[in-house]
Amino acid sequence: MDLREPPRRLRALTSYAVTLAAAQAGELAGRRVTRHGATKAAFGVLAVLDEFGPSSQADLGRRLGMDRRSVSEEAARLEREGFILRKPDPADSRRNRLEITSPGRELLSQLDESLSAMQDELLAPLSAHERGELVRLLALVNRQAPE
Amino acid sequence: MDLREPPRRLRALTSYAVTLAAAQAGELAGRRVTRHGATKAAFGVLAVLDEFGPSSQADLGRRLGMDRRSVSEEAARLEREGFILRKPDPADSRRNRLEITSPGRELLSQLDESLSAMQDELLAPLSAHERGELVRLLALVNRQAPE
DNA sequence: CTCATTTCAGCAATACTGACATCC
DNA sequence: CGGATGTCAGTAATGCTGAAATGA
Repeated sequence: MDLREPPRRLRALTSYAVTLAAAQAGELAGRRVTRHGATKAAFGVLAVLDEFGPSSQADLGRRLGMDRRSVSEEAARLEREGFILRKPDPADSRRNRLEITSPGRELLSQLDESLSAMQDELLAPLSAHERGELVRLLALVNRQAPE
Repeated sequence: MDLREPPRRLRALTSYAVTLAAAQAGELAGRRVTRHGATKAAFGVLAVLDEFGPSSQADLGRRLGMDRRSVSEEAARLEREGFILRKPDPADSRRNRLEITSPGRELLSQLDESLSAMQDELLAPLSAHERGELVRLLALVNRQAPE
């Protein structure tokens, strides 16, 4: 009897399988970004700034579903390390205007590669068609109102 | 421009979609078990004791991937509320022998119903065939050695 | 005045670690 | 002795809340 074997009731829940997969993905992604001295949040921040241009911290938080406190910390760290600029917005001096720097773009492209390799690792057991199916089915599930 | 829209790079990651789905499932499941005054861990503990019979806390933790500390807390709570018995194992007095009670079985069957309804809610956008496919694909992903 | 943005201190829930006593 | 079990105190990382300062 394998003590690693969870009870049938748990295995019968799709939500349990999703949770396991998410834990695995989080683990893999965490290990990857750590390798670059970054965090998962840093990837999100840099991705937003690269795609949408300069942004306030509040907007950034809304876009990523992050708490203002977490955005503040992550932005401070990224600024300290030179990956973003953080200056008061001339148009609204309450705001910090975050802007990605060219070292930031460099880091982002490294993270792109690393996370894309992580994806391949995670989805290795799936064929190309199956990967597409998984994405499609998850999108349907996530379409649900989250509240 | 919708500020809720996450960056392309994030949406391009299947692992991101999995994480969102897991968060949603966790939220729904949490709300359900709370309705019965229980926890997700309690469901796991009761399910193991019902399926495999009496167990030590250590074995239980190994089977559910739970920390000793968490098992200890959860077991204490379940005992206090009368859903399990916790006595020293006569064969090995280091161990606590956990055993589900009949109120525990009653609670478990209520949780079964409630979590099954949660599943239907979570998977509502999917056809029966698609649900099967999702389960199959997630199983493939989870087959990966988690470490 | 009202509302938004940012920062700070502090809180709460979580999960683990180390130490310890106990026992096989 | 080595190794396993359960309990406790303490720790660390996480994510949030309320208050305050600044400014639109």
